[in-house]
Amino acid sequence: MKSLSGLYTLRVFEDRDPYRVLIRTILSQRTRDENTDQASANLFAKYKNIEEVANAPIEDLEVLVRVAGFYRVKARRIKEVSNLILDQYGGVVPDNMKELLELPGVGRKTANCVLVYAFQEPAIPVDTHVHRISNLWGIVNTKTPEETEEELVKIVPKDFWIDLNDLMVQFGQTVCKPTYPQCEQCPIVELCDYDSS
DNA sequence: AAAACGGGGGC
DNA sequence: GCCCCAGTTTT
Repeated sequence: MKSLSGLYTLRVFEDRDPYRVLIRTILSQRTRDENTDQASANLFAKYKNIEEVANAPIEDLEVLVRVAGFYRVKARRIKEVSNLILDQYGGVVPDNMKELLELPGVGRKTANCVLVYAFQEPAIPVDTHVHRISNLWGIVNTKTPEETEEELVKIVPKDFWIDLNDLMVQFGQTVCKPTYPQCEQCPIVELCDYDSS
């Protein structure tokens, strides 16, 4: 763990095993940290590796990841993605965008998270927080997360890519929230036109 | 472009 | 009790 500007502590994954990072990231889709952590802990307490998950009954997976929400979809995709990685890649998670995007349940955001957290490769995972705040601050003027990623990659120095998502998401969850924003806690409230928008 | 998936927490 | 939320896939 390291801190930036003393404002937020980077939530660097302790477990950078690519398979676990991938599964954890799928579980985190549209889901808060606490529930993601719980579901991930449940899953890997019972199943130790990709082979065990691939062979697990879907009903058992559903129970274990239920707390993460969207649990039927996630359980099915976790089983599918595990089988596919075993069949096509010998159980090794791909380390490139093209092959990651071909995996079930993996879109641009999840693929970028795997590149950043499992392979320490510079990338910018753009979720709703990054998209919203980047536009709110006028860093970009975009309609879709994909456009936001394209623009941020052009504008933001590469040294910041890996940490950008983590810091913006924490800021977005605690201060610059999509509803009930805590503007009195915001360090740049005077530079922001949130109230007038 | 819009719908569907979902439990947990804030209000 | 109602409403919102660290996306991706399908229609």
